[in-house]
Amino acid sequence: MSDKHESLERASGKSVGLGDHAYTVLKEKLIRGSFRPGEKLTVRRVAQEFGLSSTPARDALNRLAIEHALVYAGPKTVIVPNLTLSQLREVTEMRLALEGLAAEKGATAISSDMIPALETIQNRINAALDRQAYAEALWANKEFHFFFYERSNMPILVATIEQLWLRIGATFNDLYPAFAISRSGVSNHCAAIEGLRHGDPHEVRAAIETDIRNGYRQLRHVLSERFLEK
Amino acid sequence: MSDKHESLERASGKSVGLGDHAYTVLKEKLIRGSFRPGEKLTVRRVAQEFGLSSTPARDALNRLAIEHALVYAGPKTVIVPNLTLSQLREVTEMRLALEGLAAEKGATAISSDMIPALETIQNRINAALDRQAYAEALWANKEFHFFFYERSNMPILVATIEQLWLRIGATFNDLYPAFAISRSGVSNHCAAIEGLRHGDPHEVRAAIETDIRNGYRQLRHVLSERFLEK
DNA sequence: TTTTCGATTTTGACGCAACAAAAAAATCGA
DNA sequence: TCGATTTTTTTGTTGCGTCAAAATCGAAAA
Repeated sequence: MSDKHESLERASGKSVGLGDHAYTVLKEKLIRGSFRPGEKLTVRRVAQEFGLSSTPARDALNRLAIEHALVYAGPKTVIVPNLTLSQLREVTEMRLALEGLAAEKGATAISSDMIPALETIQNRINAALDRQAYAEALWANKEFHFFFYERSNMPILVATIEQLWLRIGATFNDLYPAFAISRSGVSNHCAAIEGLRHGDPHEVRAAIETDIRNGYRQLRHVLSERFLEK
Repeated sequence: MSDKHESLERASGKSVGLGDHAYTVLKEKLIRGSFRPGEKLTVRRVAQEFGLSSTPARDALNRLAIEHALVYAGPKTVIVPNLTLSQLREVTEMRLALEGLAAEKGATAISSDMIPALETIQNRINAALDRQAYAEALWANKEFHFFFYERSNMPILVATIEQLWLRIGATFNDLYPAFAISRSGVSNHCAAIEGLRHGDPHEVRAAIETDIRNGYRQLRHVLSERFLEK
């Protein structure tokens, strides 16, 4: 993945700077849920951790903040975002529109001989769930979704979707383990594969949309409970 | 508009830095088409132009590049983006999904007593077209669209749509004056207002979508001609 | 005339230090 | 013990010099 990222950078013409490494690592940690929502990240800490001076470290944090992978809590403090209910709802509606489109486009470009690869990913999700390795299940789940999206031949769309996942990533990882991932996602994924077999992009789109909606309902449930606690 | 931007910054907690002014001005110039696609922007030029040192100037350019308002042409050169046909198509499909959603949501929040304000904007578009002041017509056209979007109560969605407009802004401004804006957009806008009168968000959405599609066809036409020239 | 190669100039990235502002800690008073 | 206020520390931003790399221009060769 990081190599793909680099090649993307190169394609866009940007040479690899020192801070890019910090950016990549931080971004991956954010998606994987290595940071807790609300955690503060400072320039000097990043600089020391990666052995850089302040300029490239600040660049990395700035970039993440601009992409909303981090947010400003005060004039001088960037933290890992903590989604509100209304933000979660909004992101979900955008995901339905964007990922529905990407799934449908991607489905038209996926031939039947690529289905085994998808099933392999799904098996990894199931295995991870059995081991209660939720972080890994979430990661494989991302791979499953983007297997469709990345074949849509719409790089801008994929990048935009990735930004949405980045926004909700930390909260997602923080919330799900507590509640455990329901198996409802499994049947939606199977329905998507089934749609692929039928050569019906609409069916794939509907399955992915249902998957997003189901995930939303669970997340909303956990999130609203947590709000009540406070 | 710039005040609204500032308040947005403040709401998100970020204190105003020196480079923010350069960022805001550059961004507005980009949307208004003051730069030609392909034009190169350098750190030192921006620094001198705004009376800053290189660091905040570089920050401003970096931010614009991250938001894709500028793109990398080489490892050390950022330029005003020049859309390809496939990028235009992709952005259009995303606009249909996102702005369709925003228009529908916004329409449900617009009461009938706000229709006159919309008609005022439409009149400004017509007047600008009569005077062949295309840049101004384009600007008013943006206001018309975002009149709906901004009332959707979905700030993340609106920001994402704005980024898409920023991507195509320079090319848009560069292409349209040559061809003149067709009046087809006018009828679509009227249809949107009509939908508002009927209290039918779906009708509004359909009208906006048709407007986007019409604009796309014209832009594609001009753009493909220009490709042949080269 | 076109292309290729090399020298010159320009440019962005980075490190570092100084500064101002915000956050955190400690102190004091009730 | 709690809250407000002052002191201390931490932190982001900025300015500027340096350096390596890329872009540009020109000359020479095909």
